[in-house]
Amino acid sequence: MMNMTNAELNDQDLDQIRRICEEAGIKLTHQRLEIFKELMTARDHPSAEDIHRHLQKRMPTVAIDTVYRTLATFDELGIARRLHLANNRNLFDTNLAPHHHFICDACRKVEDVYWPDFDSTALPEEISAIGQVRSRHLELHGLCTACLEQSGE
Amino acid sequence: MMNMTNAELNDQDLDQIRRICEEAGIKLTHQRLEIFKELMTARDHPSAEDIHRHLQKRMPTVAIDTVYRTLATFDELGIARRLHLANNRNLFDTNLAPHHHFICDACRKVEDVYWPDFDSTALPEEISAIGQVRSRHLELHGLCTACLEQSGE
DNA sequence: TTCTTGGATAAGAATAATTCTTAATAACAT
DNA sequence: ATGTTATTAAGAATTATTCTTATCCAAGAA
Repeated sequence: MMNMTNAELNDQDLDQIRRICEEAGIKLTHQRLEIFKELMTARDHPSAEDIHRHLQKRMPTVAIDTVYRTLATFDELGIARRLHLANNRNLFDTNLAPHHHFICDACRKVEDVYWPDFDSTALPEEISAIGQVRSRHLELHGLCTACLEQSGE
Repeated sequence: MMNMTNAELNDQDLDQIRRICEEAGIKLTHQRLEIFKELMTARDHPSAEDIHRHLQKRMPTVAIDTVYRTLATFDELGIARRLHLANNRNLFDTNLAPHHHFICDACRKVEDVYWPDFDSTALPEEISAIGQVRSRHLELHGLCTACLEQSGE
């Protein structure tokens, strides 16, 4: 669920997206700005369709393809992260702080998990033979509190 | 890539699949047995299509739908694990020992990673407020040695 | 052995998510 | 203001997966 207030950016965020587009040599179009706003105000992990649906209220002609294309661009630029958590569906994350995810196997809800001690733990040496690790992402699977209560009734 | 030798099962594995099907109350059909063989002899993380393609050499009429259906069944029975690593494509894993994955961001190759020390580390307490964790899966992203060499040339 | 029954399968249609093609549009530099 | 070029909208196309349905087949009953 996206939040339902009208997406608004503070000047700092506006400067950020301006600078990022300039540095990347791409144009700051109306569509890119609005999709950026949606991402910054989303409190969960929206799919491209979530963003498109919400955005249509303000921009009725925006194409779903533009949303997909822009999210892919943002992922490349490091503004958003594409997650492969759900079955056959990409979710997007704007929380760029190091964090991990809890996924409820029943309702598929995704919650952010912070574990800085783990983030700073050295990886086992054997991995250097496989390749060079640039990032780590932990997925915790189980049942969320809401689904636990339901199954306990 | 699936291995190219003819898939053969040892008696132990055959007993295992027999017992699992019986316990689950489902029939051990020819298709299920052959798909199980493919999984047991695959050394990587095959997609449904990989398995179907390879299996067609021995069973020309097998339907891709049967492969999907059977893999879903095996996932439910705990014989295989469905992985959401790739974009828009499910991969399957028969390595049922606790392990994690290294994914090369360049060539998308997936390698198994073992890290028992991490597996036995207690999770942060805060997670109990989110839900009950049943399994953990770590994804390490980066560049594999082959892609590192290529990019270094 | 033949019959019956129900689960499993093949074939192909249907669906869902995503990406591609193309012509029109709009951002930005000049 | 104008031209250049990236970007967009629209809808078609593609890809992966699942569904529908008629058929098949294995195992137990007669």
